[in-house]
Amino acid sequence: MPATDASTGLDDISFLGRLSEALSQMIEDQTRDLFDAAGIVVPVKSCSLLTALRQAGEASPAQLARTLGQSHQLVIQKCPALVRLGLVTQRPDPADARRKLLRLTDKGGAQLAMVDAYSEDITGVYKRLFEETGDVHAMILKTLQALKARPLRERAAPTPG
Amino acid sequence: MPATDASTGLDDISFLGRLSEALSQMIEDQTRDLFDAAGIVVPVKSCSLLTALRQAGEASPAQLARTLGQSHQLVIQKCPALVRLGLVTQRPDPADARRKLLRLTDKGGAQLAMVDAYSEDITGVYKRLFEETGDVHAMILKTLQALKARPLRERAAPTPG
DNA sequence: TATACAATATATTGCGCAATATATTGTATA
DNA sequence: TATACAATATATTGCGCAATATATTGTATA
Repeated sequence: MPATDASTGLDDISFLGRLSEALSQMIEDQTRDLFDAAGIVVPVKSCSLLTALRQAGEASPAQLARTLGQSHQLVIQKCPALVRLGLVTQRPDPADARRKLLRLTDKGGAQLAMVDAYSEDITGVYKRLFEETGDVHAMILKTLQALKARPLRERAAPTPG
Repeated sequence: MPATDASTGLDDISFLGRLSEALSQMIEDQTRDLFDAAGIVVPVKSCSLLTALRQAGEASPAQLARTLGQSHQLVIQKCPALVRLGLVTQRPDPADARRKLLRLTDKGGAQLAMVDAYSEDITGVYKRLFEETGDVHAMILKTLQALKARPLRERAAPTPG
C-alpha cells in the first residue's frame, strides 16, 4: 500500500482545507441555484445578516456584526447591495449620530419568508443526508473547536531528515 | 425544546456552508502561521500546484490545471507570484509556441521539501485529530458526492403556507 | 471645561477567485 | 492550400473578504 494517495491527497498539508472549501463552495453555488429558481434575490451570504436584522427589528451595522461574529466593516460593505435590492432601509439613529439604523423592508421580509420556507425543508434535507453520510455538521464543529484549542502550529513539527 | 438553535444555526439554510467555510479559513490561517514560523514562503493555496509541478518535472499551466481540476486561468493567475518568489521559472515550449513550460527552481524544491517535512507530520496530526473527533475528511467527501449526485435544488421544496 | 479615548461608519487597497473576451498558435478538414 | 476549429495564454472586470486608515460623534476623566 503506497504512502501517498493522489485521489484523496491525504498526504498533502492542505487537503482538509481544500475539501472544506470545496464543500463550502458547492453549498453556496447550489443554494444560489435554488434561490434563482425560486425567484429569491437575497445574496446567499447575507441570509444570516437579514435574519438577525429581522430578529432585532432595527439595528446598526456594528450591532449586527457583534451578533453575527463578523467584523463591522464586512457588514457595512454588504449594506449598499441590500439597499439596492430593496431589502433593507437605512436611517440615522436619532439617539446617536454615529449610528445608522437598518431595517428590513416589506420586500426584505417577504424574501426572507421565502428563504425560511426552504430552510425548514433544508433542515430535513440535511438530516436525511446526515443519516446517509453521518453528521458532518457536528464533526466539523468538533474539528473547529479542536483546532481553535490547539492550532496546527502547536500540533506539527517537521520530520527530521 | 425550541425549533431554533442560535448557537449552531441548524435552522438556517446556509449553516453548513458557513461552517465548512470557517473550517477552510481556519486551516488556511493556521497553515500560514505554521509556514511563517518555519520560514516557508510558499503560498498555502499553491502547495498542490507546486507538488504537481515537481511530479511533472516540467508542465504548462493548462496541463497543471487539468491535473489539479482547476481552471487554467486560475493557474496562470498564480504564476507571476510564484515567479516573483523565485519558486518557479517559465520558458516557452520549443515544441509548441502556444505553451509556456513551468519548472520548479532549486529554491522552489527546497521550500517544497520543507512543506513536505511538515506534511508528513500533519498527516499524523490529522489522524490523531480524527481519532478524537471522527473522520471529517471521509465525511466531507461523502457529503460532496451526495450533493453532486443530487443537488439541493432537487432535494428541497418550500414548505407550504 | 478641556482632553483623551471609545465607538461607529466609511473609504481605500490588496488578495484570491470566477467569468468573459481576445489574441496567438496548432490541428483537422474541405 | 484555405478555412474552421481547438488549445493555450492572457487581460479585464467584478465579487467578496480582510486589513488599514480616517473622520465623526459620544463618553470618561483630569
